[in-house]
Amino acid sequence: MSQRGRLTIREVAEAAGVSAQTVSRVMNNRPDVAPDTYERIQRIIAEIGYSPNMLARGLTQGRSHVLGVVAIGLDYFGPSHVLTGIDQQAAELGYAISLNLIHRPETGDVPEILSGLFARQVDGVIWAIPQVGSNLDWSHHLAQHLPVPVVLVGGMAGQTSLPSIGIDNRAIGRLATEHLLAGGARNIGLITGPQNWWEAREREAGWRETTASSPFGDTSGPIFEGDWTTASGEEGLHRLLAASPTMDAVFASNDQMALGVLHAAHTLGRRVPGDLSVVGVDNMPEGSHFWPPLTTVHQPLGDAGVLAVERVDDAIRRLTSRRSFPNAMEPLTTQLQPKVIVRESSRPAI
Amino acid sequence: MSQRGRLTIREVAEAAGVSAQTVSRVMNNRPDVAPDTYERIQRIIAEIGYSPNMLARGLTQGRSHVLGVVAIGLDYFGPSHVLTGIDQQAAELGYAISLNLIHRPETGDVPEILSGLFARQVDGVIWAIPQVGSNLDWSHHLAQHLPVPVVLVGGMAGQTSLPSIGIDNRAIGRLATEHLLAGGARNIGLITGPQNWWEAREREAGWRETTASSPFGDTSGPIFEGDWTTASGEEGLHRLLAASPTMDAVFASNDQMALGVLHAAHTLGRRVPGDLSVVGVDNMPEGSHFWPPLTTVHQPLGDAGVLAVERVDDAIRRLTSRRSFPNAMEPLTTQLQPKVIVRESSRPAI
DNA sequence: CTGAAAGCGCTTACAG
DNA sequence: CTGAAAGCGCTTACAG
Repeated sequence: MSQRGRLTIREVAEAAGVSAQTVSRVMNNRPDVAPDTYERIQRIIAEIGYSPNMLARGLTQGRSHVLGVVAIGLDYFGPSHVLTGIDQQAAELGYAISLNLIHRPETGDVPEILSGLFARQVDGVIWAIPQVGSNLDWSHHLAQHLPVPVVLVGGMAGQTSLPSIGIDNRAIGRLATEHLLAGGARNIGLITGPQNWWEAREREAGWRETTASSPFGDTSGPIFEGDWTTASGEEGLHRLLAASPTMDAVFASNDQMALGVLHAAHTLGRRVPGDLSVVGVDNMPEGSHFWPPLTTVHQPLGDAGVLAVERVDDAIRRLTSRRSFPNAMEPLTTQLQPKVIVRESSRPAI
Repeated sequence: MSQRGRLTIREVAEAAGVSAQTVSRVMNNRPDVAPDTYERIQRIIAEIGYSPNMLARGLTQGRSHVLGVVAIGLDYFGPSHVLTGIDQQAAELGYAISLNLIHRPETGDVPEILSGLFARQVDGVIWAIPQVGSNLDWSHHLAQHLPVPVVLVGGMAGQTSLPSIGIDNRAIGRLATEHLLAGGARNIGLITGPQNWWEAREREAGWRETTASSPFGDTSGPIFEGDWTTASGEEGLHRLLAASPTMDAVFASNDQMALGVLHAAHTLGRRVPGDLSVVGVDNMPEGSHFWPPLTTVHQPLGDAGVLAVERVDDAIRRLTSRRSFPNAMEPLTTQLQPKVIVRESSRPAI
């Protein structure tokens, strides 16, 4: 027995009366083992409950079967749903996940996190951080200094040469606004997320395009910059109505801010959707029980997580079979499409 | 250079003109290195960007500097907040986190997860799964088959001989109910979580104790068993009022169900808190912007995660210095206390 | 204060 | 189909 009393391949080999690498062959499902030897070893493994030391295996194979996942704090709705998809698909494909949460999207910890991942010999990295401020700069750093495949998921998708899975955020803005126009809105206000967030800017661009080119002329209303919180949505409605008392609809860039809008509308005695239609983004579970139930735009975040794992896995396999170089994946960006979930906070199409 | 072009301790040693284990001493901050040797090696390490292979280090040291974290899906409010605390404190203490999400609290995957963790040589395990149905049985399995320290956090705390960090769930029920009584409620209904969840039963017990022994006689109202979802809270209020039309307060076992209650109250034309006081549990961020803002009971979940990491780390250190055995930690349970957050959905103390 | 030797538990060529 | 040898990149005693 080895240190800490764990079983090693040698104990199995002795018990089976074979050499260690015959056991190794069985553990790795190699074809070149005699059927009865194979069965005998399998039985012994099951009996004594042997499982190979992945640290040792990793050392010889040059791969750890671990995926590094870097995500922003789970307080944001998006990342935690992406993480669920990542976890599921990673388990499916036999990877463990090394989780690294960062606290602010523009953190300074990136080099430390990368070197930690690097030291642990992760086979690949999934980078699930929204693009905020100038943090896109990292990605170059990332591509150059990590000798393993990296896939971006979420906010940074499509903005670098790295392969990525993203959501079409401009379409989010377009779909929400088109829905409001269809319901008769002609003065559509916007509560956007922080301007340094790419996702916020894209959603805003979708709103802008759609209001500008509507058949009813320019239907764009006032703008307020929130910070994703419910409180900022609440403040936002007050400001927006002060700027344009005739505003008849609001597109809020996430559900939490939309909730703040609903709250403020109650306080102000504005009926939703009678006086004011409201649309959010995210489709958080509580949304269908807001008062009134919130119309929102759903993003397929779990799918994005699943796809991200498949993409790194592809790259890792290609790399292992020596047919390619670390970040020589096709720099493919997959854009997933959002869809509107119509509930009662917006007037239905006329 | 080694495979995959990574730098090894040998490259550093050659560049510095010393042996490998002198470099090793520097990497591990051993005191017995000549000051100038130390500095020279440090400089070279920084220059060429060497970082040690943790797989190899783990193999020799018999520890991985990885903590296995087993948690239930992040859709539940509690676990994702616990995870945030865990991540933060693990980073602080130099551990990586190997995340394993399970989908249902009574999953059958436990043996697979444990053997995966075991194979990866985790130094310790944090088990953040609520106690549901008979899944407490695992914990024995867990304690016996894992040769490393385990700490329970959340629902299973205090129910086994394993060390654990928990929240006083009975106090949650008591505090919520006392608050309602203080506001003048005399017929307090309960929307409980699923009966097979220990946390739900404890909160119910707190409610039951408090209503039964109130100075105003038995103030317990009707009970409805929800499933933690907003929809079940909504259905719950209808059922409760059907059973007892004079009910003047509801304690909902989480905020989501409380939201459903608020929603149903609007639909039924019951004023909150005028006709009906409502209290939830969790203090989710949106709660302060419900209509009306929700009174709730806060649980210090982040703290629980931090404490859990400290507890395993203690045990790991003790084990490493060979002064103890794997699960010979004091089987200490730390109970953290909840507190009421008073907002507008409940009548203030008279 | 520093180094040569051995070993952690596996897998990868190389023989046979 | 199976095994003896060497090595992955570190660290742990043991010398000096």
